[in-house]
Amino acid sequence: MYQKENQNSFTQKVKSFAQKIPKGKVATYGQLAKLAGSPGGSRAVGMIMSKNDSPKTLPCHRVVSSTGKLTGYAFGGIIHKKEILEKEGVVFINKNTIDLKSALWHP
DNA sequence: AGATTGACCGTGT
DNA sequence: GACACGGCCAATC
Repeated sequence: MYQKENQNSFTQKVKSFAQKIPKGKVATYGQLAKLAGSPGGSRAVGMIMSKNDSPKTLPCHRVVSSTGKLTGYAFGGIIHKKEILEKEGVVFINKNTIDLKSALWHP
């Protein structure tokens, strides 16, 4: 029995989870890394986002740092990212910081 | 194959 | 609360 897991690749898993993030919610890099199987692979997650294929297949705009601070966005920059999140219904406590207290995704 | 990078995280001061 | 340092992981040069 070839029990080859479908998404064995760390990258594949991260992408899948990123798509599972509901609208109006956000997840942290560390959170995705942990779900993907690497609790400390937060940096690797960030690299995947930077090399992402398309914003439609990978809602990387719903991924923020553990402090809720918005970090890079390969499709228009932080400015655009903030616009999208705000449109999704995410609450911002600062210019580039979101309220994880209410916007953090609960897997 | 080895070294460096990168959209990070946690802890200490 | 802000700044500095080290550690971890995967992709890329």
